[in-house]
Parts: sequence; C-alpha cells; structure tokens
Amino acid sequence: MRRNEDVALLFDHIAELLTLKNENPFRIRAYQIAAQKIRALSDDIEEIARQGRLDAIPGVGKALAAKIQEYLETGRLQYYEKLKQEVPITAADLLEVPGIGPARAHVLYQSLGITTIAELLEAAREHKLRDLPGFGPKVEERIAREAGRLVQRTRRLLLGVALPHAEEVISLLQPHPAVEAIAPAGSLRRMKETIGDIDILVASRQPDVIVEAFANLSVVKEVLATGSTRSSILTRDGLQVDLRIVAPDEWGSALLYFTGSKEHNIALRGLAQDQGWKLSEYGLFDREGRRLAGRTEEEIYHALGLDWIPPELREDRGELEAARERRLPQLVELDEIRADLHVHSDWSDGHDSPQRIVEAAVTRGYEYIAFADHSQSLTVARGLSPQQVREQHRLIAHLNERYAPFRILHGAEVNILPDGTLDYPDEILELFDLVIVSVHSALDLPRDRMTARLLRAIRHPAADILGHPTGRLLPNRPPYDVDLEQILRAAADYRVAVEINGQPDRLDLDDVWSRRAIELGALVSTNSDAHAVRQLEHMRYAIATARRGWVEARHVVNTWPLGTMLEWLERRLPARRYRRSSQGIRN
DNA sequence: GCCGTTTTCGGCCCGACTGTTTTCAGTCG
Repeated sequence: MRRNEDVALLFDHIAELLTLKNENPFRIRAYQIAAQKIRALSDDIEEIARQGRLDAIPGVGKALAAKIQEYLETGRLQYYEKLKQEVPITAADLLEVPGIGPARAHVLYQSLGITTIAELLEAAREHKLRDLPGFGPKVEERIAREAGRLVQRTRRLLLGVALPHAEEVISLLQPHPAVEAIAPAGSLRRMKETIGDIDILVASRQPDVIVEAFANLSVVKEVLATGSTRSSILTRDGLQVDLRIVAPDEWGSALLYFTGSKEHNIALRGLAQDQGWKLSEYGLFDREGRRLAGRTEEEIYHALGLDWIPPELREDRGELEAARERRLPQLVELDEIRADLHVHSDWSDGHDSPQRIVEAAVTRGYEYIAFADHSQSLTVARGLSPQQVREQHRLIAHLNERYAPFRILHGAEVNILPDGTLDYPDEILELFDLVIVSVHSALDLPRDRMTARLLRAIRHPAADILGHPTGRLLPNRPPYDVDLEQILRAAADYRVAVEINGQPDRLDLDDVWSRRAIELGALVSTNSDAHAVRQLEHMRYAIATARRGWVEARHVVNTWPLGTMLEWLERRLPARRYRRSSQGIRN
C-alpha cells in the first residue's frame, strides 16, 4: 500500500509542474486523474506492476504505465527529474494564491523568475506585476492582498470545530419564514476531517430577505461580503461562514453541486454527458434543453441510473460504480451505536466521575459502556496503579448493581510499551472486561520496530481493541512510521478491533485506512475517547469517519447487543466467561 | 495523456464573474 501513495504524489507533482509550464490542461488532468485512481486502489501497485496490469488501472494508459514501471524499478523517474530542472517545484505554491491560475503562474515564473509566495508579495508591493500580460492594477492589488493573507494563513478547521458552528448558524436561520430548506454544503457536508470554508446553502424565493436576516444573526461579528444571492460573515469566534441562496426548484442540483467533491461532480457530469445530457447547478437537462431533474438530489441520481449517494462517499473513489450496480454500502448510523468503549473518568485524566458518565451514557440511549482509564506508566495522565485497578473493579461492580440493566464494562487503555509488552502484569490484565491497547510513548521508533511492537500487542490474549492505531494528531503530528497494512491483517486474524477514534484532532484510523481495514476483514470500534461527559458527543465524528470509510454496522463491534459483545470479549480469555456467570449477567 | 455502441482522432464538466480587453482569457467553485 505504501508505494501507491508515492506514485500518486509523484503524479500530483508532475501535474503541478506541467501547470506552471502552462501545458495542455487535459494532459495535466490526466496526471491528476491517474494520481487519484491510484490512491483509491485497494491493491498494492507493485503487485499490479508485477502482473503487468498497470494499464488496466482506469486513467493509466501506456505512457503512464511505463512511467510507473520505471519509478517502481529505479526509485526515480527521468521525466520528472527533467521537469524539476525546468521549473522549481516550490513555484507550485503560487497556484495556492487566489487569482493566480496556470496562466498567470507561468507568466510570473517566466518573466520575473518568481518561485515563492514571499517573492510574489514583494513584487506585487513594488508594482512589478501590473504591466505583465494578463495582469493589471486590480489583479496586482488582489494578489498582494491574498498573498499577504496566505503568509499568515489560518489553518483548515477541524471538523469537530466547524460542524458545531455551522449547526448553530443553521439553527438560528432555519425558523425564518422565507427559508424553505437549509443545509451545510461543501467538505463539511461530506464530513471531511478538516474543512476549508463553512458553506451553508438555503432554498428561498426571497434571497434578499435571507441575506438581510443572515447579516443580523446574533453570532455575526462582521459582514465580509454581500450580494443578491450570497453573503459571507465572520462569527464572534472568528470563523468565516459563506451563505448561498438558491431557488427552491434548483435545491437538489445546487446542493449536489455545492457539496462536491469536485471530482465526484466531474464524474457525474461525465455520466450525464454520456446520455447527451447536461448537468449543472441549475438542473439536469436533455439535449433540447428540457429539464429532467433538479428539485432533489435523489431525482438527479435516479435520472442518471444511480442510487442516491450519501455525501460522505462523494469522493470519486468507486461510489458511482457502486451506485450504478446497486451495491452501495449500508453506512453505519449514529443511532445504531449501543456503546462507547473508550471513555476516561476522573480516576485517570478525565474530568467527570464514573457515576456522571454512566448517567450521561444512559441518557444518550446506550446499552452499555466501557471505562478505559490510562495504565500505570502514563503518569502524566494519572495512570492507575494495580491497586487502583482493583479498587475500580469493586466500584464498577457496585455501579452495575445500581444501574442495571445498563452494563458497565471495566476496561482500560493500556500502554503498549516500546518492546510491545503491555503496561500491566497478566493477573491485572485479566481483571478487565475489555482492554484497549494504545501507543503513547516512543513514537519515533523505526518502522520495523514499531510494526513488531504493535504486532506483539495485538497477539496478547487480553487485547481487544487497538486504540488510535496511527497516533496522528491533526494538524501537526503525523502518523508514526508503521506497516499499517500488516497491522490490520494481524488485527483481522486475531479478531482484535481497530479503533476509529472520534477526538476531532485524531480521527484515527482515518477514512481511507478504515476502508482498508474492513476490506481486510478487520472489525472496527468507533469511540469518543471522551475525557468529559460533553465529549461523548465525539462519537459522531468517529461515525462520520467510519462512513467515509464505507463502514457498515456489521463491521462495528459497538453496534452489537451486549450478549454478542460479551461473547467476543471471551474469545481468547475464558476467565471473562466465568466472570459473566458469577455476576449473574444475562444477555 | 487517456479513451472509444459517435473507436484511432478529437474530444476531455459547467457557468459566473472579473478585469482586461476590443471580443475574451483567466480564474473560481
């Protein structure tokens, strides 16, 4: 799996360099499409190359197949090396500046030798741009402004930050009598892990009234821009929200269009085109210009011979083919979740008492829960000593009497030590009903040692769930170096579930690896990793990530009824079965 | 550079907007 991403990245870079050379845009697109298709492959590209089937990959023809072959065999690509000498790869940054596309970037590099945003900013301020072909005073001014903003750019928002804000704005605007429909759009509706802009779409016959109402919402700090059917505001929390208003008749086509992804839309338009039809944000039209669909998304998908595709899947990663063949996944839903298996209490680094957490879990409609406080070596998080574990065990038995039939499982988030052993002796590990094994230290081990470390932990008979399997923290801490493919295979073999952790800065596994996990037959567990009652809410982000990974309820252990869960927990530790009968728990 | 019940050339997603132009190219979403 690892080289797939290398090849995809190589093609993305080639596309950027060709863009800067102002090459044929369709040739550039060919590289971009190939990169995307290679990313979406579930098979190892090296294996495909060995079988001589590279040109069977959609978007890869003879020329690209040869380039992939050369790159895989030699680790280099002559064509790319040559391109890099013609145009420095840093110049690709210029394309990020709004107002600069292929043509202007090319002119900037060719005539002024500009290759960085800093150089661009300087040149704009010295008025060196206005006389270039295709530029003028207005463009120069805009570039200076946008480049300046980019230099001190605010990062993309985490889904867990953007979504609550969007929902607040929507809840304020929704009751307005002129609003006929309202929904988030863009990457937010697709539930991507990070969001560029918060986009909200409204259907209304009175756009001017909506624009006015939007500007006067209580959360608005500043109106940034306004027009007849659109408006941008800055909220008191400093987030930008863009609103667009469309006619109710065009709601479906507009929602489809503004939800994206761009790649999904392009593919969809291709399907329309195959019929001689035309799809735009205004609707689906036949060759005489008659409107075939547009009021709802369902109408449009159906007219194109497709099942309606949930927004989380709209990335052109095979969802269109699946929709045509009526084999879209039945994506897991939040209300199918019966338990949260990863919750911290104030015994370790959580903020709330076990009682409060249990009551909140009952309120959320869960049937059971597992506490997963930290283990002894994680002193910064007040990890529990063996003595405390025994005390907690007694407390949980007591809570189970009090809250029956709600069931509290005594779990733990046990550190995987650098050598792959677990952070408690076996007699303590056997006390737990459920054990999450996680890495919290020595994150920079070399790949082979990190892989061996995780494999050893998975093989331990007490291990039930591999917690946040890659250790990444958005946006700054990358995943640790590990052969995840091998880890997921082992997890499938030992029936250890891999976690989809719902903390907004983790979402770990991510969508792509979640999909790979279920392809390999692994079970997953969606968890909040809550450190306070309020954060039980993070389950929704775990579910969103799972859905983006094509995960169905049958893959998710915490959709299971308690009885099934207990059977699974007993699979390698019969001691747990003994405990179930001694506590008089029935299914 | 890819692709093909409009197959080996001539297409390749669509429409709006802006500013630079003198009829339209470039950019964006």
